[in-house]
Amino acid sequence: MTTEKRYTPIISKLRDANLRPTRQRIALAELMFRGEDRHISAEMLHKEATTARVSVSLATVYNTLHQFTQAGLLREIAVEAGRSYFDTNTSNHHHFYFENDGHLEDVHADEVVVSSLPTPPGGAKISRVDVVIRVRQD
Amino acid sequence: MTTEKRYTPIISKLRDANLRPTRQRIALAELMFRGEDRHISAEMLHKEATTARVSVSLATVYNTLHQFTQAGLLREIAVEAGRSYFDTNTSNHHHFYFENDGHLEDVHADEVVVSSLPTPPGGAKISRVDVVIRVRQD
DNA sequence: TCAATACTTTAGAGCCGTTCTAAAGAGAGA
DNA sequence: TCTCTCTTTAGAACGGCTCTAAAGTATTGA
Ligand SMILES: [Mn+2]
Ligand SMILES: [Mn+2]
Ligand SMILES: [Zn+2]
Ligand SMILES: [Zn+2]
Repeated sequence: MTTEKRYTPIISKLRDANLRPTRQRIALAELMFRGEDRHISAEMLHKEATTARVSVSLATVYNTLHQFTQAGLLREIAVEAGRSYFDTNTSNHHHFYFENDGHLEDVHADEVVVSSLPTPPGGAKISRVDVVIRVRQD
Repeated sequence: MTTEKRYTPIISKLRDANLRPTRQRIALAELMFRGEDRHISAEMLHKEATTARVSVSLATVYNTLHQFTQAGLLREIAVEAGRSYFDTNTSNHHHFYFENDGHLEDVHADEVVVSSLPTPPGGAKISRVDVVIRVRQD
């Protein structure tokens, strides 16, 4: 019996992003990308890893989140100063922001019609349009 | 000669907001609201005050910015985690965010047509819709 | 006019999310 | 297996912001 290697979709994703498929990256990716799309903070993910008996340092969680973002596997969202959320849904979409408890919910791109945009000054190029619908419960 | 009081527009604004017109609040308001609309951070304003020989503590700058925001004289904007901007333009409008240097520029409300919005879940009420057009120079 | 009162300011400590450092560890090509 | 490069890590450091509690100031109303 020779050494076996499993090429899961996650490992392929990492390879494609030129990121070595380390134990930590694989575990974090599995935690984040299983199930539904999420909006997760670094501290939340670190706690989830700990709970799942995955030993990862907080620095590695931050490194991984940023590397994944750079690779297009995540999207970083800032709605409140002081904490970043990372969105596992990288498709074109928008958000409800619940001011009461600070959580985010997706709004499909076709539910918000931005039918006209200005031309950026100085020849700048639009990299993304974020629509945040701030809502209050009660 | 009796004690004289000048009721400038700024002092009236403060009185209307139930804020005592202290030396610090008046000076900060004068710095912020003279001239064009701006997107200013607490540290920027504190430095401006210092430069203008206005002695104010950083805590007071933060207190004042938050009180003004609460009173509707300012609007707080978060585009990057870690630093808040306060907008002296409280009318309905949107923003270009220059990813290179992190500065904001106004986009008039009528230059962005958001022609359709989803209904918030759970009977939540929309308090504001923020459109941030992220742009890159080159 | 002048206490009495309530509000405001302040220095400095503390907080918290995030980034840095530099040394140890692990993956991958040869 | 060897070597190189990339990765992880603990812990210190950082930066924006908030808190504390004590001193200062505006306002009220007698
Ligand atoms: Mn970041
Ligand atoms: Mn704030
Ligand atoms: Zn989302
Ligand atoms: Zn603005």
